[in-house]
Amino acid sequence: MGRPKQFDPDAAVDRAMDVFWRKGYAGTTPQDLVDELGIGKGSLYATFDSKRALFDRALERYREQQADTLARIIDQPGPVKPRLRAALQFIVEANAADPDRRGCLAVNTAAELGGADPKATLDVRHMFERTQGALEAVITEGQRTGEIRSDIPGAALSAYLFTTVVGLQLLVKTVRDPLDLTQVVEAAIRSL
Amino acid sequence: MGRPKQFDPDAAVDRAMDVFWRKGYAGTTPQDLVDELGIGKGSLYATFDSKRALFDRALERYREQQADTLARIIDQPGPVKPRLRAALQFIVEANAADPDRRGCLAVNTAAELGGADPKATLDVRHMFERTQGALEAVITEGQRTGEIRSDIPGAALSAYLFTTVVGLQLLVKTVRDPLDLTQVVEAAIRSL
DNA sequence: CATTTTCTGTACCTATAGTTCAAGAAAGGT
DNA sequence: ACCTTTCTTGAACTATAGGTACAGAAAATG
Repeated sequence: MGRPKQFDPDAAVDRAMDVFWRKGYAGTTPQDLVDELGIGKGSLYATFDSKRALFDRALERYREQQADTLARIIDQPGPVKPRLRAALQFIVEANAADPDRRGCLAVNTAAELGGADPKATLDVRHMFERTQGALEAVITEGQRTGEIRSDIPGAALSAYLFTTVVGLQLLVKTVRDPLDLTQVVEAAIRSL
Repeated sequence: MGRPKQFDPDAAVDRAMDVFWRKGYAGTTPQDLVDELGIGKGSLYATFDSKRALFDRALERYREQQADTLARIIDQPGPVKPRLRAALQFIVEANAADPDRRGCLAVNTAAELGGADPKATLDVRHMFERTQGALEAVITEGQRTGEIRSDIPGAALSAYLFTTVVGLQLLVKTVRDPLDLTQVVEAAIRSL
């Protein structure tokens, strides 16, 4: 009943995610959102309530999307190290191909709101824990098969590898050429 | 001649640095600065021209300050690994003690402005290169004395270690307890 | 169709961002 | 003592942030 929406809210969240990703939370204005989503301010606020609520949805959307992407690379058959290498190298190459060098929305949000905004801090923490968990599964698998060193506990090793992942996501934004970070990926894999 | 300044501009930059550090660039308002610096808006703009110019000065101030801090820890006599461990552990403990979890201003700025703002990107890049260079000096020293593995080139190894440093600076902002990252520090040192 | 419901665009609103300016205050020069 | 210079405070200003309130328009239901 009633008039149906003229736009797809989920698609709008996708576009909003992109804006926040490029400009950060504080750096994004309602006008930016109106321009990029292609809907009126009325619809924007009627549908999403507030800039912050939309940001929260965008962050959640990012979580779903990234979980997929990472899982698809990491959950392959075959030896463990190449799978991990592919995951890290994907970060490097995706950002080398991105003229905006957006990095990772979760990492950017951690930097901007972490420590200051409890809700955002928690959301990002959960995303981080999820990713680190995925790495840990692969690493302990590698430790069982002997592909990965066992003198460091799997939990510590995956926390360490995840720290590298986060560092990479940050560094792609400032480095002259993201592909230079390939040597970091190699070093990280070799040290496992 | 003329009326002398009633405040110390350098001290004001210090306080501004602190505000930007806590709130980010876009998240800091002129009013925030007025409140924290304890000077009028007129003086603020007469002395520093613009919010952005003040931010640039704050970032430069941060560079000097951090370079000192890191160098002091790392340029000690004695075996190499403990010195590197102390440097990483310092990051963890400093943030564990900071109720605001500010992390690192350079890292925060990289996340917020990296890729989008050329000047800020360059400034941060230079800071990063400097720190990475300091790490490299210590690592190649360790490789000469045999304390550190030589199967990975010093440049790659220090780029890798620096990536870990950056990751740590980010993660301290979201993790439940920064001290949990001590295991990451240990793993990083052991993998050298 | 008439009705009801929900949507949409536009105008509007208040507070603040980011900056400038006018008028006065504190020092040195003469 | 006065003049000049440089500083200070605080009001003022324009544009935008972030959001609300309407006045229709469009679709589903009966």
